Formats: sequence, C-alpha cells, structure tokens
Amino acid sequence: MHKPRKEMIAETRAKLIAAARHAFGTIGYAEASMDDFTASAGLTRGALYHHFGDKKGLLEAVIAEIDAEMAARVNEVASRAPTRWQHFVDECTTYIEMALEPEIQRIMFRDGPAVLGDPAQWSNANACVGSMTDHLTALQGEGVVVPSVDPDTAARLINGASSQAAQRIASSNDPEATSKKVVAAFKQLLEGLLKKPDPSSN
Amino acid sequence: MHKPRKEMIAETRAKLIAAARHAFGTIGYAEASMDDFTASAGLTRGALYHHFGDKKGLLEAVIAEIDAEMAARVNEVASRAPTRWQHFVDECTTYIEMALEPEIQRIMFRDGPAVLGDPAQWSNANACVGSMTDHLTALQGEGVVVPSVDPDTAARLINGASSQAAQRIASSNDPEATSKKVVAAFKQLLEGLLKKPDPSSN
DNA sequence: ACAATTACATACGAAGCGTATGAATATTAA
DNA sequence: TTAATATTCATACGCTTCGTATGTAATTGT
Repeated sequence: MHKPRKEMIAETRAKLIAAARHAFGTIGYAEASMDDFTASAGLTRGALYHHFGDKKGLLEAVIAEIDAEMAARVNEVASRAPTRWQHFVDECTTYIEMALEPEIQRIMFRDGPAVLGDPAQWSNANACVGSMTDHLTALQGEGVVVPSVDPDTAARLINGASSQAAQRIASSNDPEATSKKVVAAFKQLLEGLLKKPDPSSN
Repeated sequence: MHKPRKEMIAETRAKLIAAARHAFGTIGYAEASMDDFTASAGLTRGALYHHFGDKKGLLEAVIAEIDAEMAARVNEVASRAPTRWQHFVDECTTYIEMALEPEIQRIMFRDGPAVLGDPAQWSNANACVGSMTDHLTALQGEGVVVPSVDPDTAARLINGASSQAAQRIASSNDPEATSKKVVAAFKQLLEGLLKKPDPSSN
C-alpha cells in the first residue's frame, strides 16, 4: 500500500520548496537554474510550473515558509522578558540575529525585494513586522513610547535599520566587534522612541 | 572635420550609460535586454562588452553616476541650515526625498544590492553615507550626539531606515499623508542619537 | 608607411525560460 | 464496474538572452 495521494503531492511541493530554498539561499535567485534544482529534488520543471505557476511563484512560497519560521523564532525568544519594552528590544535584536544567516539575508532582504518588490506589500510575509507593530502599539498605550509615532511606520523603519545592521555585521571581517558596535547604535536609535522623563532600562 | 577621438569614445560610453540607466530604472535590471537598450542607443552589445566587460559592469557605472548626482544634491541642500544638527537632519530627509524617485529606488535600493551585494562594499558609491558620517562625527565633537555610537555604523542604520521610509511613501496610495507620518517617525528615531539634557530643535 | 592597438559590429554556441503536449494515475459518474 | 474526467507530473519545442570569438575599419606609434 502506497502513501495516500495527498501526502505524495504535499511531499513534492515540499521537496521543490526545499530545493529552491537551498539554491536561492546559496547561489541566488537569478543564478539558480530551474532545471538544476528541480533535478536535485528528483523532479522536473513540469512539477514546478504545475504547483507554483512560475519561478516567482516558487520564490513566494519559499519566502512564506521562511517568514513563518522567523515569526515563530521571534515570538519564542521574546516571550520571556521582564518588561514589555525589553520584550520589544529583544524582538528587534533577535530579528538582527536571524538576518545574519546568509540564507535569510539573501532571500528575504536581497533577492526577494528585487524580484517581488516592496516587502511591505507582500501578502504572505509580514509576521515579524506585525508583531513589532503590536508591541509598539501596546507600549504607546502604557505611556512608554511617545504617542506621536505611527506604530506600523516605526516598525518598518526599524526593520530597514535591522536589515542594514545585519548586513554590516555579516560582511565585516571582525563580526564580533562589529556586532557590538552595531547593536549599540541600533539600541541608541530605538531610545528615540521612548518618552523623555523615563528612559528606563538597558 | 569630425570630432576628436576621445570625445567620440566618451560619447558612446555616455550613451550606453544613459540607455542602461533608463532601462534599469524602468523595467529593471533583470528584464532589460542588452540587445534592446544598446540598440536604443544606436549601438550593439559589442560596444558594451568592450567598455564595461559585462552587464554588471555597466550597472556599476550607472550606479556610480547616480551616486555622484545624489551626493551633489545632498550637499547643496544641506549646505544652508542654521545648526549642524539641523544640517544633518536635512541631509537625511533629502535622502528620503531622493529615494522616492522610482529610478533611484529601483537601481540603488533594489536591483543594485541584489546584483552587486551589500552597498556598503561598493567601491564607487558611498558619497552620501560618507557625508552623513562626517556630520555625525562632528556632532559628537560638539557634544550634541551621544559619544557612544560609531558614526559610520549609525549612518548606515539611518540609511537603511531611510530606504524603508522612501519605499513606504512611494508605495502608499496617499503619499502626502504617509510622508508626514514617515518623516515624523524617522525624526523621532534620530532623536535617539541626541544627548539627553539638550533635546534641542525639531 | 607599416605594424600594432583600439573601438566597435557580427556571428555563433549554450543556457534558460515558458508553453504545449503527452502519459499515467486518481477521482467521479453512470 | 466501467467510462469519462481531472490531476500530477514529464517531455519536447521554440524563443530569448547572454558571453565569446572573430572580423573590420579607424587610429596611433615608429
């Protein structure tokens, strides 16, 4: 008795996504030959076009998968933190740490935007920024963050800074030292969001 | 009497760069056919390969040109400003305004990084960030900005935030309103760099 | 004036992509 | 149960694009 139909299909989808993810994350989207990485999954382009429409569709699927993983990691790490502001800061730094990984950097911050356009418009991948936005909103309610900023806007700006931060660390020849400087500067910028009278922790 | 040799060569180089810049800025690097845009300049790929080595080489030349223009614009606008801090803030907002232009956004912030890698590593295009770094250094010397941050690092982070800011405005369906919110949030982040006792202007 | 270099154009081969078609299996209907 | 249909993938084809190799005219050096 062979496996049920549904599972076989899900399996080929998963194999295609995994193969594409590896190819996109290493040699990059443009250089990744559909013939090559489908073959590495024991398939052909026929399966790819059937399930994902085209190369871009497959990239979207890969991005959705990575985004879900990133959101899960952020939520897990940040869940334990004394204050909500610390929770928020942890979220940001975790985000930077993830952005250090070459696969994430390449797919989510370089090829993704180039091929699919502004990440803010992606329908499937906004979990991380969404979480940050939620916390900023709550922090405003608590009077910790200045009320004048739009939470979603601020979250996006921080996201952009995080991306640069990660790139800077990743391309440094002394990542340890660079990381310290970058994270320090990053936290300094974040403090601009705090209300003046109470520049609390850290 | 025909034009001197040197001028003819410079002219074909300029024509190639102009044609490529237009193609890259509109349909994008990946979609731009070398045959097409060289033909639109009255040339062939032969000239392109001779002068720039390959497609990426031409992109580098285009980026160098745009970067020089951006630096000139930033310097001109920021040169008139009461305080140095204001000068710095103007520089940043001017940077955002320039990043609103589709051509700059596409070439400098999307296709450029995707094809050539981390912009911080670009040898020919760092004029804007360099200028920002200089001002941050000076502001630290004057005691306006906290001494703990590395100027170059901070400039890069701000650069990343600016890029996101511009994208957000550009892709908004109400650019006017969005611009206000984005610039406000952006300035708020910048205030994180100021020393506490004297949160001076704007 | 003759050799050597420069500045391009042309021609050729190699991929890569998208589509159209085909074949095998599964699902539904009668 | 059997016939019809839909799904899942593989194969085959043409088109476009890129890089290189080659050709050629103009220019420079001697």
